[in-house]
Amino acid sequence: MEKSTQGAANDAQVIAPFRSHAHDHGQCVVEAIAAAESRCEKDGSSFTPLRRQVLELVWSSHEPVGAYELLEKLRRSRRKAAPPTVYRALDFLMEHGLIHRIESLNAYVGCGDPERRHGGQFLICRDCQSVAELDDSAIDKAVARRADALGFDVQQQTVEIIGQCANCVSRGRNDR
Amino acid sequence: MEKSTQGAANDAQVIAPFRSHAHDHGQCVVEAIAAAESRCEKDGSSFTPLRRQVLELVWSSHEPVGAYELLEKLRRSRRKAAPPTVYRALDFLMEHGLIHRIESLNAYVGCGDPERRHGGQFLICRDCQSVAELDDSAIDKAVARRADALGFDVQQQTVEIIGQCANCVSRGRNDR
DNA sequence: CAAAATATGATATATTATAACATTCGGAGT
DNA sequence: ACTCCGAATGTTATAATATATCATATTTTG
Repeated sequence: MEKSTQGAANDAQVIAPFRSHAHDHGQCVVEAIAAAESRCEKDGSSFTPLRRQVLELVWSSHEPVGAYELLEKLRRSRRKAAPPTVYRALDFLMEHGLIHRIESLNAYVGCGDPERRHGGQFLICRDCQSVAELDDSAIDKAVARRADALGFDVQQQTVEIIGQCANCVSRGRNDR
Repeated sequence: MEKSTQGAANDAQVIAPFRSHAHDHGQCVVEAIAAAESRCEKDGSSFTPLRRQVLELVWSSHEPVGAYELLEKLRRSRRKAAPPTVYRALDFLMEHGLIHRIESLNAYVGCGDPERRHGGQFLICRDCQSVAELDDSAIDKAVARRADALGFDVQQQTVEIIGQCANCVSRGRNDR
């Protein structure tokens, strides 16, 4: 089991932490699919085999995946897949909060908690390409305060922090 | 007691506010070009006519502009312009902190303060497409605290907040 | 079952960005 | 002024990402 040095209140704001190199990723996928089924049932939307498959492919790692990379993988089992096949599935998954789009990478990553309403806050490691997902209320509040002061009505936030994760810092990695 | 001191400190963190519909935009452009000349002189880099022209085109409004839109405008006076012409100029301008890229729009906007080191924080109005640029230390600190707690080394931040600016809120606009 | 709505297939094309090589321009040293 | 050099721009081609449109199939619903 992975362990955090931080308190529970803190953890609650980390939707998905950086994962150790050898965590039980199968479990991540199982949980993600279960959460997706639950969420779609609640929404009354149909979690079709295609959509499930694309979600599984997005969850093949904790790294953001590009649409055409997904398409290539998808084609191995579904030869008729074309760009719209993937993009429609991605649109569906985003609308239902099952994945997020990382704007600065033109790529997609699984959402660690589809039940919880949240905007996108991500720490992205430039070396191992892993992503941690946050729902940090201090960031939210800082944004909200500034927006309020300017009379700006916030509707959506994109927070993408590029850097080096703890794992890569300690290993002295410097891929770029 | 009024919060006057806080007000001033507050304002300093808004690098470029939303502009009224009829501000003196010519002045914005003049200032931006002057700042660019100053910055390039300090950097020992050459602010060529092409680069100046592209910067002027980016500054033709306070809205983010796409590369191909810039190309189209550029071609009016420079018929040999091609995509690399624009992208090279944009790369130069970004490297020297004269413009920012808005990731969520694949578009570019002039930087309101090239002298000051800062990451990108933007409020983007979905109705009038105007952008305000921030350098909000509360947002920075909130990000830094969370990153520190996770041992993450921040190297670059992308903060893009979509919503409705005060002007459009008060006019009840709802373009999208 | 028939009609309507939803989902996917299929084809074409739009939009954004970069690779690779050729040419031109402008200054440093002679 | 001349030549060399490196920076800047020109030129052509193509990569990477995303959407439009119409056809077909599947599911839902009355």
